Amino acid sequence: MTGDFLAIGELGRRTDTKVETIRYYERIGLLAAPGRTAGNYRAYGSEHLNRLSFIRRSRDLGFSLDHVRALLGLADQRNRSCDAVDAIAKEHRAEVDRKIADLHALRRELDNMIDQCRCGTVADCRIIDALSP
Amino acid sequence: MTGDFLAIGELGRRTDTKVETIRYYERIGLLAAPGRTAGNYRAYGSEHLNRLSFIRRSRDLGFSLDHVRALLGLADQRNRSCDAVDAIAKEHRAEVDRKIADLHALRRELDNMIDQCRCGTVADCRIIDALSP
DNA sequence: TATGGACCCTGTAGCAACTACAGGGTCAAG
DNA sequence: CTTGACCCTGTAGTTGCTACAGGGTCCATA
Repeated sequence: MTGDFLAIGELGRRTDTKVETIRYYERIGLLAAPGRTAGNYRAYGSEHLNRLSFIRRSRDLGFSLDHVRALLGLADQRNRSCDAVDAIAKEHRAEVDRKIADLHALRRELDNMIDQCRCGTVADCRIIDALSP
Repeated sequence: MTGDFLAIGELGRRTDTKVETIRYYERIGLLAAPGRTAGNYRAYGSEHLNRLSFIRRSRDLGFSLDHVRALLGLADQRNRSCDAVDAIAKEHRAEVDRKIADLHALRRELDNMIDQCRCGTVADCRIIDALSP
């Protein structure tokens, strides 16, 4: 695997992606199947590197694979308005907000519970109490 | 299904749990298998109702099934110190804190990205830019 | 007594988004 | 010519359910 092409392991190192994950992305049609070498190794070019970097970055930002798929599709239609991109990002942000709110509420409840524990026996444990019906 | 016993559907209604979920909990050994009626229906008693309520409450607080399993085990040893219970709760709280922090960081990044979008064409979309390598 | 509908049974497959093998083939260095 | 790092396919596991398919049971009503 010399010259312009990358083996899957090298692509993985450059994008901080596990080899199995790359193959998985290919299987579900997120990353185009690359050409093969004589020995049937996948041979990736720079377009794959770019594409996978985009995917990884989107995933790091918490977008679902469905959202990533949509973003990739939109990114290719250079002349379109980017409203749809904006909409996906905002929808995602709203969901992140919901999750944060949920976790804050959860945290408050956990705090209440833990604060009341006097660490005696289980029989008079306030945490167990709080969980019991 | 009269008297002291509950059919699975009734147990589900009382604990706000889907029937399939109850059977799932039984399958993975989280909820003890109840007796059966002549017609092979599961017949739950009040101990199952209490147990499942405990499970649901723990799940609502975000404990993993493994944690719930541990908490159930501890809840039964009434004479033990409740340190282990406390430890599980605090570990869980720490994880919730981590998740909150992660989501806050994520939210900031999303905000930056979305704020820069001038909503022109995809070709000069800042969101796509931000995702691209 | 028959029948309809609500309920129950088991078993299996599906979801997200990977991850981890098993059991093999390829390639380059020493 | 062998060793070890890499690659291949295919399948099964993870978490916590959820959704069938294809049947059996129970009870009220006609």
